Amino acid sequence: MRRDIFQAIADPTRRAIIGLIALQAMTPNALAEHFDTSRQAVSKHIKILTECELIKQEQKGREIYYSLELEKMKEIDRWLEQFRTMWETRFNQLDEVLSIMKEQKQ
Amino acid sequence: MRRDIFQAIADPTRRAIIGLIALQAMTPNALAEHFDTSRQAVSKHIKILTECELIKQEQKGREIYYSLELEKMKEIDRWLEQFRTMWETRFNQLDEVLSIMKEQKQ
DNA sequence: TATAAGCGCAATTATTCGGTTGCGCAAATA
DNA sequence: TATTTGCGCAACCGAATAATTGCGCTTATA
Repeated sequence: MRRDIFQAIADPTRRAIIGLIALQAMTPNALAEHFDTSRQAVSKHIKILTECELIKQEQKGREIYYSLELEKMKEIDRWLEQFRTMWETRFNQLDEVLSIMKEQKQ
Repeated sequence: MRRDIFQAIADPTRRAIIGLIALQAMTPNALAEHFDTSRQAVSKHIKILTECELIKQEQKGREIYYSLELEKMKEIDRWLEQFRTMWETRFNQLDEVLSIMKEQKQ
């Protein structure tokens, strides 16, 4: 079973969950109310997010509050870094200039 | 058929393809040599990447050179921005401090 | 104490995914 | 011109995915 952060954020519901618990810790039931789906479905998403360490939990009585492990989100940022370097150093625009120059030659 | 950029980068082979064609335009055959998979499998990935506009192509005779649509990668960056703001403003560390303070109270 | 609420886990199901195989077509090459 | 090469497309298959349903357990509440 592949379980990495990229697979975790592939699902739109999970991205929404991430967005919600980034702001405040929430219980599965509270989360489920935000979506047109069951608590069990939300719990399954939480399980996946937990398995790739994107989530931390705090038990309060019979309730479990889930919140985002922000540090883990940096993994996406680190992967993106190589491409950010490219668009920031305007490699893209350079490429376009080269294309135009090439066309003018022909 | 869901087809967004987050679903596109969920697959490790596709992320590798993205990394390769970010540096230089490549044909499906050239790409397939980098992986332990067939050209057809690579072509399927390319199709998916094309469908979410992550890739542009240039036909040269019977060969097709694929390269990255760098601009589209920014979409991931934009989604990540909300979380980057959080870890850059050290909300995370603040949260830890609060936890420690709470523990000390008890 | 009986009931309700919050939760995780397991079984089930329809759908999607990643891959292979087998075409057919157009461009390059012998 | 005959053959090879590069490619996309469609059919097929096993595995993974997302969701539902039905538990059982623990903690609140009446």
